[in-house]
Amino acid sequence: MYICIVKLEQAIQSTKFKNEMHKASLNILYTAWWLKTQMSKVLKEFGLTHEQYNVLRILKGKYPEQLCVKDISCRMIEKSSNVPRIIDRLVIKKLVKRADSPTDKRETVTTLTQAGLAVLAASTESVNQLMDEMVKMENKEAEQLNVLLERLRGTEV
Amino acid sequence: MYICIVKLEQAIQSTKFKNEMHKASLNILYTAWWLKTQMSKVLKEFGLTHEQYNVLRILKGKYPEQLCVKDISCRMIEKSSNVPRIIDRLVIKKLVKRADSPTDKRETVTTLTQAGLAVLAASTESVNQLMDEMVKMENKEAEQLNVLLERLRGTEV
DNA sequence: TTTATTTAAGTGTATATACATCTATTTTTC
DNA sequence: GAAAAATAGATGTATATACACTTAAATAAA
Repeated sequence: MYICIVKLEQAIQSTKFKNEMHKASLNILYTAWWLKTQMSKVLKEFGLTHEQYNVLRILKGKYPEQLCVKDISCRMIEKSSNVPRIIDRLVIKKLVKRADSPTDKRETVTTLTQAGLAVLAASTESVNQLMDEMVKMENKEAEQLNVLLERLRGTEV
Repeated sequence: MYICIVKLEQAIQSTKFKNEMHKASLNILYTAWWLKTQMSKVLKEFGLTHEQYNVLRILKGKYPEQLCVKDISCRMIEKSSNVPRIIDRLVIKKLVKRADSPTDKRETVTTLTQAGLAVLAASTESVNQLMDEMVKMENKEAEQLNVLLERLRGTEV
C-alpha cells in the first residue's frame, strides 16, 4: 500500500505554470498517464495491454458482429493505434479470429472467440473493481468533469 | 481547416457508458491523446517529439544547472519514460550536452546547449500559440478542471 | 469500359513505453 | 574496514505510437 501523489505540483516537481489552462493541460496528461498505468497493472494479470483490452471491448460492443479494421480504428480512444498489429497479437493469443470479408476483398473482419469473451469478462470485472476502489468521485462531479473536458476540446482549427 | 470532433460519443462511436465516472475516464484518455496529437504536429516542425520537448522544458526549468537522469525522470509527466535514451537523441541533435557527474560517478548530468535553448524558445512559442488558438476556456473553468482532476486522483491504493 | 482515384489494410522505420536485468558505484550495516 | 544492500543509469525485449509507403481492390470519372 502506498499513498498516491495527489497534487500535480508534487507529481511533476513544478509550481511554475503559465496560467490555469497550462496547468490543466499538464494535469490532463498526467491524469491520463496515471489512469493508464493503474489499469495496465490489472490487465497485465490477464496478459493484456491497455490497447489490446480496448480492441476487445470494441469487438464486444458489436458482438457477435464481425468488425473490419477501419470500424475498430475509428472507435479507438487513441486514433493512431496500429490496429492490424494489435489484432495480430490477439489472434496469436486466440482471443479473436480474423477472416476475409465476404463483401469487400480489401477488408478483413475480426470477431471475439469464446476465450476472448471469457478473458474480457474477467478483466473487465477487475478493471471496474479497481476503478471503484481508486476513484472516489460523486456522479455530479464526474458529470461536471465531462462538461469541462468537452468544452476544452470544443473548437475549430 | 477542419471541424474538431467535440463530443466523446462521436469521437469513439459509443454511447454506452457504465456511469459518468466511466465516461469521464475515457474522456480524460481521449482528451490527453488529442492534446498530445495537436502539440506533436507543432513540435514536428522543430524535429522534436513530445517527450523530447518535455525533457528540454525540464532542463530549462533549472538552467543553467545540470540535472542527472533521476532528477529529470521524477519531473516527467509520464514517469516510465526512458530518459537515458531520450537524452541520447537530444545529444545527437546537439540540443543538450551530457557529462559525468563530479560528485557521484554513477550519475551523468545533462544541460541545454545554446542550440537547445533556441529550439526550445521557438517551439514553446509555437506551442503556446497553438494552445491559445485551440483551447477557448475561461480561467475559472480551467481552475475547476484542475480541482476535479486532483479530486479524481486523490486517494490511497 | 478503360483509366484514374480513392479506400482498406498491411509493411517498414524511428521513437517511446513498460518492464526486467546488468554493472558500477555509493551507502549502510555489522 | 569489509560485506551487504541500495542506488544510478545503461541495456535488452516486446509492445505501442506516429507516420510514410505499398499493394490490392473498389469506386468514380473519362
